[in-house]
Amino acid sequence: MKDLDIAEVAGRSGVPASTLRFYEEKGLIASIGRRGLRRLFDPGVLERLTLIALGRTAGFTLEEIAAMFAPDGRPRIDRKKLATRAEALDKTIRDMSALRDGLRHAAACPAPSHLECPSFRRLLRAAAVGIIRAPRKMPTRQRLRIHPAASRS
Amino acid sequence: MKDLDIAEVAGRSGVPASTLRFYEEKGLIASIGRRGLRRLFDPGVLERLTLIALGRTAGFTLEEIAAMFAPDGRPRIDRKKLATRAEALDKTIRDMSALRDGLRHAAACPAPSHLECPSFRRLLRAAAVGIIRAPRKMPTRQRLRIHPAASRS
DNA sequence: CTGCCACTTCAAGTCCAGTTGAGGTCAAGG
DNA sequence: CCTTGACCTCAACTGGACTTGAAGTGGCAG
Repeated sequence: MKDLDIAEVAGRSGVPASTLRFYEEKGLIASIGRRGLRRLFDPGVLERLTLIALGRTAGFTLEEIAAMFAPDGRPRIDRKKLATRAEALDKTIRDMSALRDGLRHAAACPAPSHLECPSFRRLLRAAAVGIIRAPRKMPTRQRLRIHPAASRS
Repeated sequence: MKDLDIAEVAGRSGVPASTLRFYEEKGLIASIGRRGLRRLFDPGVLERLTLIALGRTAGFTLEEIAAMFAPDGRPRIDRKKLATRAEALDKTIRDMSALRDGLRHAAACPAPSHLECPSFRRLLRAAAVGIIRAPRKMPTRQRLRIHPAASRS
């Protein structure tokens, strides 16, 4: 397969060129050469980017992800770390599921104020143990832009 | 119920005093007076903090959360926004579930390199459609400290 | 009455993951 | 040959959510 220049990688992966340069700087990906100034990448970089995206979704920092690639570039993954993260993910999933149900209920609930709705109060009580007590530093930055273009007001 | 000073609120909620001041500055909570310099809070602030934590877990920004409280301080919640967020949450949950399963498999898989494991490759392919193509701006910053250092009860 | 010390303010700093801007280069098309 | 424009570098900036540090204050135990 032919090498890809940065624009092609950006196009195929959806990852902006600025981010690709940033990732290279951080050692997350490597360009295989240049054509003029232009970086050239091995097509395998696309798989690598997928792995990076996966790692980010799992909650690893870029630094941790970088550490998961052996110097030869192949994923060298710490199984214990993976299992630990799977557990954390599982807890987050459970919290989020409860929350999703709570949101759905709140969206449909006819009580004048949510604070007067028993289901909502149940959610609050559950949250008080599960969430309040824990979060310190866990933003869960869900910037999942539902409408990527909408926000211009 | 007696009013709580900032240290009591911090103690009961697990939210650091600095964060409480920060939240007050942002209009997310309000102190009800002072004893000397010390802020005093209505005990209801604890419920409010739970609501805030909930909102953060759901992926709302502090600003969005602030907007969900009516000037009178009671939650005035936009049902459409809630439903939308529930959908987003649901998608995140689905993504994370697939990922959790993938992680569990990877942690147990005996293949020499994960890239050679068919299940892992399946996960990669799924991610390539679901994640790579989408993410732009959706970090999901799971700084879920697994061991929150167990603050006092 | 005095001193302690947990609180106060305000500004600045931190962290993560990028993005943006100014100024520069160079392969290719006309 | 010359222009074009997509790429290059490097530094600085962004945003969100806090945290930290210096300097000040005041309620309360002794």
